[in-house]
Amino acid sequence: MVRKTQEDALITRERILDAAIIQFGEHGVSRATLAGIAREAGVTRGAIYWHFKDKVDLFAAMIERLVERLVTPLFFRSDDNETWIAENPLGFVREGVNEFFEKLAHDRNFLRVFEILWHKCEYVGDIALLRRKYLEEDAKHIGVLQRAFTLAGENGQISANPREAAIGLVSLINGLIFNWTKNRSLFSMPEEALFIMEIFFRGLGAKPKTINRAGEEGAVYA
Amino acid sequence: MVRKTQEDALITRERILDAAIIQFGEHGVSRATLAGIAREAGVTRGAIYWHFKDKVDLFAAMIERLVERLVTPLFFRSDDNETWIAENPLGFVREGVNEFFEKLAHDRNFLRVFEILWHKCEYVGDIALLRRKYLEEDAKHIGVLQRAFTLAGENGQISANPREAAIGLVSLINGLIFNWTKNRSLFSMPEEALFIMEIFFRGLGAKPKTINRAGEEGAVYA
DNA sequence: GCATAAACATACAAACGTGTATGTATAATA
DNA sequence: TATTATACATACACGTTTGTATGTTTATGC
Repeated sequence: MVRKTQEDALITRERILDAAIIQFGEHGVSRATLAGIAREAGVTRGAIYWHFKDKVDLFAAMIERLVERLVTPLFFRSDDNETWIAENPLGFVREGVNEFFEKLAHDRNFLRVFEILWHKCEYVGDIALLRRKYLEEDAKHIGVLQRAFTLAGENGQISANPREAAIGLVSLINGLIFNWTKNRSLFSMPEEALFIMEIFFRGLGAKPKTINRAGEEGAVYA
Repeated sequence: MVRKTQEDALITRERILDAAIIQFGEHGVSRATLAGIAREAGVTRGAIYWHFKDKVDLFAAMIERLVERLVTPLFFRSDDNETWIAENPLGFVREGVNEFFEKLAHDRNFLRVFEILWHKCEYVGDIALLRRKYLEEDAKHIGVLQRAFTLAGENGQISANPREAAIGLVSLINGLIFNWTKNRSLFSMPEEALFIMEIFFRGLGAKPKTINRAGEEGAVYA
């Protein structure tokens, strides 16, 4: 069986990507072999070399799929993104964190990729170069948060340095993801993670969300 | 030159460990070769196989050196550790964070190891097993923090759930370390990192530290 | 309907790293 | 001072992975 329709070829490509996620997760990116990925996908190495230049290219494609499916939609959620940020910047941020944790907890494929990126990948050589490109996008994301926090400060929603607020927010999120992917029994995602985030929001001078531990009305603190 | 004194042998061992840190940092743990480490240390692979079972054993020794030189002294700082925790638990925690960031920023060898652990290592197979053992110690450290926060709550120093406070604290620290080792121009260590930590402490309901951005008296917020 | 190129499968050579076996000179020990 | 085990250096064989070259079949454009 050869020369499938270009529709089938795309399916093959997706299956290779899914297989790569599994193999990367099992053996780590560097020790995962193209032969193993091919076996996992039910094809031969020839198919992989047809769709991708090499393992790094395959890895890059995996990340691209994650970014365009998860990260980008998080920062640019709708057409009225800007008005949302302008009117309720703190709500925009809170809701974004919420969505993110929600997807992370419920989408197994996202979770697998995050586990790879955090615990099963060595950022050296070509892969380090790859990450350097994403550093610029990271800066953009922090810029969006910083702008939101600036507006939130002018709004009276918070009282804190916007830059440090933004860096602190992404750091706390990163740390929570790291610890949770490292040991999922440490705390629950998204429930406890969100309560911990609220500690930080309180530190920004924000009013507490009006939910308590039972999901009823009331303050989250105390 | 062979059969050195056992004092020299220990020196050789240390040089191999230092060389391993450099090679792990340059090529990543999995792609770093024992031949390269040997070259870096000015010995041959024979020396490495004499002092260590294999690469994983070498890696484990590197971590052990870090733990006993940095991590453990941080949680058990002095003989009156317990009275310190009992009398001023929040101060104990704050000071610990301070020391940690200080060492991370100024000790190049510590920094190198952290960069390896965070960005140049795949936690799979034997190395994953190795980390599982440290999960228990992680739990102990979180336990220490949780106990301190419990006392701080009874003290009136903070008002927050001790468990979530502890997990949040280590998560924020981890996230800051991650982001800073990933891109050191993002913020300054320890200065800005400590300001960001203060956001979290304020979220716990703590009174602000009486330093401002210029190091003078005054609140840190606003 | 035919030529062409897409979409893979198969085969091959070459490099690389690891583990172990063996060699060796000297510090420690008695 | 003779012996032994230490602290390495050297040599060898082995498996493993990668990149590429070539083969093969069929969808697709003309």
